[in-house]
Amino acid sequence: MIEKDILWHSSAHLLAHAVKELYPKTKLGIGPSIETGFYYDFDFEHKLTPENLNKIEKKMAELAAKNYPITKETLSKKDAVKLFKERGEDYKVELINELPDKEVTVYHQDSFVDLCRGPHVKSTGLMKAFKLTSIAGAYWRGDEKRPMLQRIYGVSFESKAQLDDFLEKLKEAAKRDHRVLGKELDIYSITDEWGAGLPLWHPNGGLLRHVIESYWKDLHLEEGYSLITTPHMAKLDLWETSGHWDFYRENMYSPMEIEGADYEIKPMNCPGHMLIYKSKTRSYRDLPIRWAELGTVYRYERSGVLHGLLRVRGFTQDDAHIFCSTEQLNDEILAILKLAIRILKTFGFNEYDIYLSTRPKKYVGSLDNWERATNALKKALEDLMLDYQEDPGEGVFYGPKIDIKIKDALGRAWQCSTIQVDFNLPERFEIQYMGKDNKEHRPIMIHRAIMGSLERFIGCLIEHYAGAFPLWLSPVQATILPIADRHNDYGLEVEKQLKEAGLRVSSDLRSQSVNKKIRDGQKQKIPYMLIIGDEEVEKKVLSIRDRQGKDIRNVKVDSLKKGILKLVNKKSLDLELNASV
RNA sequence: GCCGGUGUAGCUCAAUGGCAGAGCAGCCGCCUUGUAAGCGGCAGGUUGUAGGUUCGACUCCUAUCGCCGGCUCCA
Repeated sequence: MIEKDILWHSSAHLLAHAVKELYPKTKLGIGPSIETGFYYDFDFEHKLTPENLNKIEKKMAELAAKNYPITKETLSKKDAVKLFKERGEDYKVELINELPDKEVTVYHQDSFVDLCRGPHVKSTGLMKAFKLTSIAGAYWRGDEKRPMLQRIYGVSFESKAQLDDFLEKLKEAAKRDHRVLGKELDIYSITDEWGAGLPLWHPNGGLLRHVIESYWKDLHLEEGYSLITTPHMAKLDLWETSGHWDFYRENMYSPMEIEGADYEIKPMNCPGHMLIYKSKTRSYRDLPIRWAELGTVYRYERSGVLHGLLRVRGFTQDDAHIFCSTEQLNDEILAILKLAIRILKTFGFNEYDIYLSTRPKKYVGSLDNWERATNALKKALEDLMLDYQEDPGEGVFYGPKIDIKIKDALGRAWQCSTIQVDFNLPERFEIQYMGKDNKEHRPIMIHRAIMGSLERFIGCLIEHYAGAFPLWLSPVQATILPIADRHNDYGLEVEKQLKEAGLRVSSDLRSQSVNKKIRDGQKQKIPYMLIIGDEEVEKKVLSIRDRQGKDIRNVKVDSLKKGILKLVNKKSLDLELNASV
């Protein structure tokens, strides 16, 4: 079997080959393999249309069928520049000139030639099944200021069956899309009437948030945090002090004037926390201070980047700031990371990517502090034996950070958790504490969010579970389905009993067939459907069908109640009721 | 913001320059049902918005807004 990325990379060449055959004036950009296929960037004379894709696909098939051998050639940089200049490939020339080596390699197939490190499949005939999936604009070398090229995405496989399988999986993944499920499950909506990127939370979404927020608050109180609240807007002066007005303005909304003073809607919660810190003299005995806030912030996001709940303009961060001494830094970071992993695990996220971002070129704070903080982050990751990737120079100017990213249904990664050491704000706000030595010291500040934002986190949750939330999170945990109208009274009685136990229960009293009611309950992904007919009324029991299709008969209301409560209380991720039920 | 696509009923989609339609959901009625759709009826629309072309526009053109896929940027 051919390695996927080699096959895909060769397919990108085949795509470029076909494009050059059909549109000889096209200039080539780059064409790598990616996680889910390949792409190639082109500078076309004309706009591409989806119909062009069919034509290109056909040409690719034709070229593949000819089974041209793919051959490698090593050229001096000079010769390579000459070769691509003659062919009018300005972008390739630019790339060659920037390569550090004296020699470069090119690959040939028929008349087509491309600058490339390789490796490639031996001949074009090895690419048997491919599909060009989409067209998109992409800036040359990812730079907004440079020309926009037209990018063609595709996938390819060694057989038609594999391709079909892949396309089928894509279709399945699309069904998990939180924007589709968010509507179907009546969780949230985003409407132009209110504004782009500003979600409205419907009752089911409101309930989800309530459960998550309660869990989060209780857990933070247990873990030594205090809960604080800061308002949605603050004077512009404050954002000047914090530096946001200088460094973050392009993400902030325009100020509004109130009685002669300018106010800003907050894009961050930190300045408020700084002011609370400054509200009185702090002692070393107070440290570490851990303040948490479910703080709603508003950031200007360019219209093209908005994406359901995963990228919005107003969102609630599960924010917290820790003020500590240098000596406490290691322990605090370790505790935060532990808490983050614990919370993610509770929600069923066991797979994520962790990044450690280190000092960038532009930075504030002393090298000493940077090193200490970076080591503290690293040590915490190692203590917990977490796999991570280092992103050198990718830290924020004010400190190093750990980011945790969760993937959506289509494999796109979204940053949720972030742990950032901040050397900047303590300076700017001149915060301090009195040390044991009776001298003033500047605390270290850690900024952290674990779910990141409730919006994004819930979006990820919806996709992770394809809408079938764990019992403890399900907006409706059980629904009562009487078979005929004469069973309604008993149904309502059961509903009342379960509700009294604190469970979220509904009843479907419509004069509908039980099949219909089950179908609807199933579509709403309600964990348990409680079916009541003559037998159940008579014996004062229930028949339980869980959403996985499992059927248990003759269950007493009381034991069901206990069984569900037990699962809810331990935030179980599965629906298996205890055997005694 | 940029490139491309797209916008018809709450949802999914028809109608290609000539009377805006279907299924589901909703409402009303009948049926009284045993583990994924019982039957019938009713109602539902300034075709995203604003202009324009035309005897006539859902359909063609312009602008604008939203949405979708990318790019850049980010929790």
